[in-house]
Amino acid sequence: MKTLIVEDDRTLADILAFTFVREGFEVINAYSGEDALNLWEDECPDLMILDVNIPLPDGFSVCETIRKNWDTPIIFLTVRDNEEDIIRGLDVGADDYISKPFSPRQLMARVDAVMRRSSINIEEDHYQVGTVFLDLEQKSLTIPGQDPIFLSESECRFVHCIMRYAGQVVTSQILINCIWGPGNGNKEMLRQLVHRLRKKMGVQEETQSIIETISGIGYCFCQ
Amino acid sequence: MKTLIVEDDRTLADILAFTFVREGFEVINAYSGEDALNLWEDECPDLMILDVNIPLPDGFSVCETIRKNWDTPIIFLTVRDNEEDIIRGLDVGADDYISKPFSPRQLMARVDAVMRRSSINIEEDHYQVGTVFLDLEQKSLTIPGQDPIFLSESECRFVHCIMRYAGQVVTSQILINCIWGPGNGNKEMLRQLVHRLRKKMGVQEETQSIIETISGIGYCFCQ
DNA sequence: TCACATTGTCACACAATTGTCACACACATA
DNA sequence: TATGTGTGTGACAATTGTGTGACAATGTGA
Repeated sequence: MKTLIVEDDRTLADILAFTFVREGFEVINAYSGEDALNLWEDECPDLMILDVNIPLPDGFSVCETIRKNWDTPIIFLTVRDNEEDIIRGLDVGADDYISKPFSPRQLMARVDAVMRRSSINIEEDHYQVGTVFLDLEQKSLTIPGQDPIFLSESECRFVHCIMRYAGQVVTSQILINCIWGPGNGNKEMLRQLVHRLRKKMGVQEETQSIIETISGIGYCFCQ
Repeated sequence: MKTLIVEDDRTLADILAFTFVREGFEVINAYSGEDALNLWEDECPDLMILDVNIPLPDGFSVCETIRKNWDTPIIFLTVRDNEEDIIRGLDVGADDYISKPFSPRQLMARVDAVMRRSSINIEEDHYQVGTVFLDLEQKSLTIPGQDPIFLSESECRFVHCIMRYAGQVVTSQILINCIWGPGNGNKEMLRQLVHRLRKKMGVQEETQSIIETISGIGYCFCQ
């Protein structure tokens, strides 16, 4: 998956690039509207992250120009709570927006949602990170070179949740809410679920370490 | 959000309280400097509105005393255009001032601005200085080119505190109060926390020197 | 009814985190 | 040189968090 990041603030551009690379995206950086349009033509990215405030053609114009010929997803970056920008951005064809400052998790959640809505993406009932494949309909998890692992309902929710944020930590509280709904689970139940899932996944070192524990915080899906 | 209002004129104090309550703040009233200092210790407010002209220790002394151990935002109330007061107020560590008389809207605008500048702002779930990135939710510290470092609760509070004042020295006392709360930590614990954190951050020179010791005063976050 | 999978709960072992102590070293001062 | 202060470092114990096995309750299908 190829992402074009259009951001003239180099520091923020670095952070963005870092976040996407960590998620397994290929990243191209543009630092002005002109750059963006040229690179768009040359590279044909699958997704664009576009700051409104960039030099030369501003974000809105860039978005408008591209939308004439493409329907690739575009996510806008705006300063917090600037409603005018948000409305205008969506108006010129952006798929979503995110207000600065934002956390990497917030950003990836938006990317996820946009990719899911767009046709680029795999169907809703599949999930793939690296070579690991989760089938939400069959509730099966496939790791190359192994037989598929069939998951129970709650195990499936757990895997789904950590796969969505692959490479990032997901807090225990978020997981509990995702699996059992707010106020219905607890840490003890989560601990047991992870234990049973790891057991099911087998003793292989590589497989075991897919679910990493981050002490005091939560769990993390590692490629 | 808890606000301590220090104002001996009961009428004005009531108006202030009303304004804050209407905005969803919890309000505590103090009518003298002594009151203010006691309530400060007991209630740990998130914000203080402080009239200069209050009995017993005056506003300046109160502010000075509190600033020795806390970095919670303080807004001064002064009579109109008394520049001496304003300068002296900011000098003893106030974050902003507002001249009497003022409109509730003016006041809340100042409060908003001060809260935004300080990290009390609850919505802020991450912090960025240069290329260093702190995720408060994941409790992770990311330096480009390195794996994220996962922090414990107290380590996270420490990093949060020094990152807020990046480039400035933060005194040991302020750090201790930020990390363990009033009367719960000591310099020995702080020293050990820094030691463990540096160890966790690895042997890389660049990474190590992010936390600089300022002998006899405290610590400083360097780019 | 029985076998079986799934789930919630408990008890216990082990690991991570934290508070405390002891000691080494650098530096300033008399 | 001797002394005191501030800091870095390692070791230890107490506390807290996590992994694991066992058991019972529930639901499902044969």
